[in-house]
Amino acid sequence: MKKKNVPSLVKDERLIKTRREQIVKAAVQLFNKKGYHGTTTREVAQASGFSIGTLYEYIGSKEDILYLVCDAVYDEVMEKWEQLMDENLQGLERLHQVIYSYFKVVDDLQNEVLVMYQETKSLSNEALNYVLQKELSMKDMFEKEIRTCRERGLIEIEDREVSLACHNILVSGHMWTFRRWIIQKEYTIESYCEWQIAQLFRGFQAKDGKFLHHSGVTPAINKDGGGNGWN
Amino acid sequence: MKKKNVPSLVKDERLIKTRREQIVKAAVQLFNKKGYHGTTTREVAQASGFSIGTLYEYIGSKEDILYLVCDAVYDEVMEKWEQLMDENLQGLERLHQVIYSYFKVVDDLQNEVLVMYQETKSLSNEALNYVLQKELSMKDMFEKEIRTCRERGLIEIEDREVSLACHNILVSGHMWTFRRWIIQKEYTIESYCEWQIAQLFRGFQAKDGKFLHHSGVTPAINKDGGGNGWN
Amino acid sequence: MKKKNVPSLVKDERLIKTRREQIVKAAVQLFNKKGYHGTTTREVAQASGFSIGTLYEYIGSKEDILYLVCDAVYDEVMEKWEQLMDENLQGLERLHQVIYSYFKVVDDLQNEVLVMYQETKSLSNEALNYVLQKELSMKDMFEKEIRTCRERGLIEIEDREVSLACHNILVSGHMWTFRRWIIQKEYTIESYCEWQIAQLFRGFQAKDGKFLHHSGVTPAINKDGGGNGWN
Amino acid sequence: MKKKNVPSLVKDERLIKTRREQIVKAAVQLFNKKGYHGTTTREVAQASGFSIGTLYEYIGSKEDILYLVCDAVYDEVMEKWEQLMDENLQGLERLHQVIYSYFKVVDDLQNEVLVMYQETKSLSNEALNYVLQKELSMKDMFEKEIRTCRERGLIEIEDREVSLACHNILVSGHMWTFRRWIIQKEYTIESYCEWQIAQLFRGFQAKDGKFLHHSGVTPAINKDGGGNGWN
DNA sequence: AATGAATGAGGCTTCATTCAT
DNA sequence: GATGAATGAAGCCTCATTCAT
Repeated sequence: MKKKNVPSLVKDERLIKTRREQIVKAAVQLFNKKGYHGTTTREVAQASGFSIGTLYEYIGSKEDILYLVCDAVYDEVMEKWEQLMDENLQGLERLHQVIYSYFKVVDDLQNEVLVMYQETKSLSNEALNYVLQKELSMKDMFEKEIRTCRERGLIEIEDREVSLACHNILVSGHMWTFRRWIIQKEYTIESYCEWQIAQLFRGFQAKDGKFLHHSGVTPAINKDGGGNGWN
Repeated sequence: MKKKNVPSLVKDERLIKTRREQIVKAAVQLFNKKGYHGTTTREVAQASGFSIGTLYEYIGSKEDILYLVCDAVYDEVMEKWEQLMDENLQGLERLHQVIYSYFKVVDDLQNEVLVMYQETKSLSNEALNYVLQKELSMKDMFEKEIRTCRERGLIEIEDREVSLACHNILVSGHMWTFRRWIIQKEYTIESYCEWQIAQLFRGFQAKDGKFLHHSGVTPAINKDGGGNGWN
Repeated sequence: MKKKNVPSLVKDERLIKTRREQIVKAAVQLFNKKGYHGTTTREVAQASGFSIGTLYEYIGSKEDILYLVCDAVYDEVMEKWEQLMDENLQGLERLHQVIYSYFKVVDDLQNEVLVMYQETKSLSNEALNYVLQKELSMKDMFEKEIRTCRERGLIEIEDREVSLACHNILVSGHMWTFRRWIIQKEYTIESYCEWQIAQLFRGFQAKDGKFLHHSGVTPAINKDGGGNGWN
Repeated sequence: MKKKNVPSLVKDERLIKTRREQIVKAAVQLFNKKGYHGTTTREVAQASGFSIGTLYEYIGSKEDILYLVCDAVYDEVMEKWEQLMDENLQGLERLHQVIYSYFKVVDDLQNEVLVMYQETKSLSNEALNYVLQKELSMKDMFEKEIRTCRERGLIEIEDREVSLACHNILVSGHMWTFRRWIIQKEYTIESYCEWQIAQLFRGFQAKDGKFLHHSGVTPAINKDGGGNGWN
């Protein structure tokens, strides 16, 4: 599934990059507030800081804006995610960190993720497939981690359960955005991470108790001591 | 949060009900295929079997159609759900059934649920709040069940975890529709129910092993394996 | 080559006919003055006496307007032409009348013919082919007449010359419109008919002198006696 | 009617000439394929081998391009025509050659002539008048030839017929391009010249039979049939 | 002289909604 | 109550032209 080609009348690749970043940034704001369909190309142009004519020098159609957003969001998620990863961790600690970091990135890029999440369906087939492919590649990352833990006996789930577990992790991240109208009233991002990861880990039958429950009992994801230090 | 008033120029309440059912049925099909924004009122009228003029005798605006759909879907979900419930069950068996039935209803009303799920955000404030309220009332149903089990010591989760657990159940149901592009390739509805409920129950630290794994398989964690017969 | 289908959202065929006549009439005026490309759909709608929305209830695209014009012009030409024909004439008198009537109709429908003539090339392939087909069918009408005269020995041109002769007749008619900027300063429609037909007939080597020169000498296209009676 | 001034920001007249030749050449190709209105200035610039900015260094507006094309085409037609003329010929032979050469030039510059012919109407008043003036000057050339023959008794048409005869010659040339969709299927340029000139000459009542029919054929009307060798 | 990014007026078309029949 | 023709605001996109580099 190759990246879709978004046509541009401008030759300077550097400029294309800059302008498209402006476009994506503006579009995320607007799509968040008014949705993709509720946002006009003129608004995107204006919010991007240039004219409608200029906007169309960098895209071929309105849908391209949505595609650029989705594409950029995935890349940004991946990039920030990698920054948060500590490659020295292993085992369940690593699994924990993978998930925790993912949640944190989602929280950081809430608006972006939400847009991508809610508007993806408005993409045409070609672009949609590409975006779904990216989604799957994220799932694969989790799957690799899960399988590693599973092979080492650190978690205990059936083989056929693995894929589902990965979906659950991903969706748990998305939930933080698409149910934010209620869930962010009930939890902070930190408490959400703790409880959600606890439920996930118990669901995986993780063999190390420190991730299975709330810090208040045996502090796992906890500010003070406890011997774990992710936050 | 009161039901939003959808204006109609027609007096006969019976007729209004019939026509609106037609509208909702047609709209679900269309919204599924083309999305709310991609569907025109003309199309809805035609698919409903009457003219555009008549359509507007039973609604006040296009948004009302979406509202009617969302409203109807919740009601239909509740109705079908109740039909599946066996009031004689208790404890974890009841909890299991509540979730399982919910998943089955979602599967049955896939298109409806998906539309409601994806297009809800296009509702205006008043209607949106009403719909979100309904969503919360569903969560409350789960919460009641969860708390009952918890009080009886059948599951062991922190008080502050309860709400999250309910969200997870709800979202697990929605997942079956909004990730169906991938998840329904990997699982049948029955296998999905089994594995998903197993992960949830383990996440709740349910005290009865028989729900924690796939019934047909040699229990990895489960000791007894007593026959349960939901599937 | 079938008539191209022009989509309409309106069901009443009678109304479609009326409205399209309005559209064609308005479009001819506008296209004459400003050309097809220089005319906006809004202008056509306004000149037709209804809104832009209504215009699009009767056509699918701007090009359809041009197509409707071309189609209607041919029909109108044929209709008026037939009205002018006296079926009792024979031989060269008939040939003369066919051409003369054709010129008169072209003069009568000058604007229409000119538009069709100048803007045809803007039609897309399907419509263009249809229109060219109609043009050919007009040529065929002349060809039939020419061949009849030729077989009877009334004119004397080579077989391979016949087709060219027909093109010349047709183009002589068109000329009256597309060179009107100069030719209508030099000739009245009547004098044009006389001289042009005279040159054509001599070109055909017609065997009857009375059509070969100007009426001022031996009145040819003349109301009264003189022995010829076409008008 | 003076040549319209086409503004240029460039001083070097030599360069202006070169660049404009490039522009005209590119524009003819494009206008032929897509029409004047269907061609963008960007396309003209690109096909000319330079940037849009540079294009506007040599013209003032898009219309100037069309004007340059029309102007150049006339000049090119005249130039090539003169090259084909044999100043030693006289009488009907000269008239024949004038027409024949004209037809051949039109055939040679088909695309150019067609563009000029079809798009002229898109010129604004000033430029249009200039172009029409050029058209008239071509007509005058024919008129001079016709009158010479007429005075010498070589052809026999009324005084008032002369102008029409010239129009017919001119239009016969244009026909070869604007009806090429059908006429070039039926005739080669050579056969077209022969038959068309034969019909014209008979129309003029030319006194020399050798031009009145196809040379290769047994004269139907012609008595002597002496070999003429233009083709 | 050459470049090409920026501009924005304006074109075509759609579609939710109204209202006379 | 039902119909469907009429409306026009508003959206997407193009492209001739300018101007800073």
